[in-house]
Amino acid sequence: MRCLFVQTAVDTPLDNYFDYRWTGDDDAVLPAVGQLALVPLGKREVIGLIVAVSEQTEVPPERLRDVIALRAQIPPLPETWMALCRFAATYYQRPLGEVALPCLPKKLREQKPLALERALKKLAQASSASAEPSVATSEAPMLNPAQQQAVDALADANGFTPILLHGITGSGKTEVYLQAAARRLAQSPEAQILILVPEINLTPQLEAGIRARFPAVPVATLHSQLAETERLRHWLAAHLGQAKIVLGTRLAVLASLPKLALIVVDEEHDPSYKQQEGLRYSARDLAVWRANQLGIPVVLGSATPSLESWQHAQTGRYRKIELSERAVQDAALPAIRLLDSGRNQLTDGMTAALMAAIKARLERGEQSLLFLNRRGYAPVLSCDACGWVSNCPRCTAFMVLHLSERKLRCHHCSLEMRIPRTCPTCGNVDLQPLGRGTQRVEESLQSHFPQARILRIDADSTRRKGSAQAAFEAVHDGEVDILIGTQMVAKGHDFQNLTLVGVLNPDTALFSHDYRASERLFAQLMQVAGRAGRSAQKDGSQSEVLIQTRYPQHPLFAALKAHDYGVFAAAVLEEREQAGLPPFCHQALLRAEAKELQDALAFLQQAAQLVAPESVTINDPIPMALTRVANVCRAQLLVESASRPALQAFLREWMAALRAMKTRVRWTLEVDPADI
DNA sequence: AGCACGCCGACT
DNA sequence: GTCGGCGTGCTC
Repeated sequence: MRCLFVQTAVDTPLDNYFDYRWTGDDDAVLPAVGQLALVPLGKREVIGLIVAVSEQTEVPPERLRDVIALRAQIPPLPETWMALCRFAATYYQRPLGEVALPCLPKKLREQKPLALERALKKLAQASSASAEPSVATSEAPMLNPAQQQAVDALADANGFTPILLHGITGSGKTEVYLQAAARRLAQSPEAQILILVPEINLTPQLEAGIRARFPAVPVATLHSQLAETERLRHWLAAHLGQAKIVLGTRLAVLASLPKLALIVVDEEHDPSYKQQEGLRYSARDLAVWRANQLGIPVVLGSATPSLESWQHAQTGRYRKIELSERAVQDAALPAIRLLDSGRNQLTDGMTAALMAAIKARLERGEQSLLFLNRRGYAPVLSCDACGWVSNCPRCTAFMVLHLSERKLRCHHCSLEMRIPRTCPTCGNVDLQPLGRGTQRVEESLQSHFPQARILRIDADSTRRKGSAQAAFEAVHDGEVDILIGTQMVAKGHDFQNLTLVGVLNPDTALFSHDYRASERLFAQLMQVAGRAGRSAQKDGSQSEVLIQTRYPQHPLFAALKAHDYGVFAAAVLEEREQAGLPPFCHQALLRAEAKELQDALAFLQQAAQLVAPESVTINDPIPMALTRVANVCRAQLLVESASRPALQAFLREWMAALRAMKTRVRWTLEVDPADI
């Protein structure tokens, strides 16, 4: 009998490994690095990831416990995947176990390997049933020179090749992805391609396109809405190398892909690549790291790249390829017009010009899309007589009026209450909704255009599973004349008969305290503008985008009108450089939560004194913009540095000191925060 | 994080 | 007299 010791990472916030004894008498089953093992941890039994196997241990024998079982049914996680997790753990300052184990499907981490064995059986059947995968590219359309250049660069790449593919909606980025994937698969039948998309449910077209183009290639999808059994099966297909194309959302970047040969990040600027809870990673950044580690090409596609990626392209770190024409025949860019909502009279929040444009579309049997990034009926209910407003009792925010449900609802803590009939402070019976959300616009449109078929798409109208899909289909099928929606409508879908896009009120994002708000607004407007005019109209008329704003002279709109992302990016990058903001500096944010704001601030004050900064600036603690949510007060402390290594070195020391500090304040550290 | 143990308030 | 609140302590 042999006695070995395994060192495992388990999913706890503890920053240490746990050692166990292995006393198997069967030499056919031996623990190995990368294998999963069921181990006892306190009163629980959990899955650990073996990070080392050795014949000795530092742990005193009386504390050691035995491994319960090895998950020898599947091959060990590859070393490249372990390295990815180690990098993410170090970079985002979390223990390895907290990074690595949540990447695995829940059903793989159960005490009984029943689900695992079932899934493996099913995969074995599927792979023996399917014929040798062949790569069909027969129906692939011709590429224009820029597309061809991108495909060649990706397919012939030898080593790490990051490519920023800059192309407007309809410029044929998807075709580049598909043909590059086809070439890579043709070169090496073993190869795996990872394709990341922001939200799989809102972009079913890419998945359909992939399956149609590669009917014989095994495709696996990975996203958060997958049922657990299915997720296990898809994850295993990727881990076993059976799935050649893996299409997924941000979490897919952390999948085990032993034969990874190409990574695609579609809409690379999209904020949903940033995980906003748990390990706050950027899937785009990890994708680039992974490509670098493996020495493979990665393509970042966008019409409005993130300023980080754009800057890398400027300095030559990334190769930039421009797709400057719409690949669709005869397609024209929509004309963008600004409507001054300060000077023009508004009726129900709309200018006469916008109303007339909608009316013209209705008469021609064409579709219109109105974009308003605010759901509900009105953002506030107020009393003219005494100045009462519908504040949320638990948050520093207004309760939003949802007239159709006869409710006031807080969008931050989900508190709901009945709409008061009279003012709670003065008894006034005439309470007024202030401002407008999508529900109110829907109501106004219905009264102005009673014969029109109007559909609202926002988080409220699509609560039920599959209802978003159904709504988009109704628009495609021509069952809708006017579509009104929040940012949900900006993504992915191109509507052939849509010739008007109206943007109702983008102004709040122009002067936000968050310096990234204008970058996001530009991307959003460019994206929503892309919904119009993808194909030329029968009568030769051009599609148009009408933007209502009080600040038509704002430089953002000039760049938008010219469809010129480069001009916008250059201006913003210069501002950022002057102000020493990202991408010219690197940031981390320490957030604290407490019942009393003072406690959170005091904790941060103390935290700021813990470690002497070197080439790092520690700012003053400040309350967050939304100070109180669900009766918890939040404050934050920003640290920045021009040097990433200096920031990383500081953070490592700081984390150790913070962990040693005993406090009742809840805190989290976020590296490269997305919103400030 | 879980999950225990441990000592003070409103209920069968 | 018990059920249960969350404070603090530990997990190879």
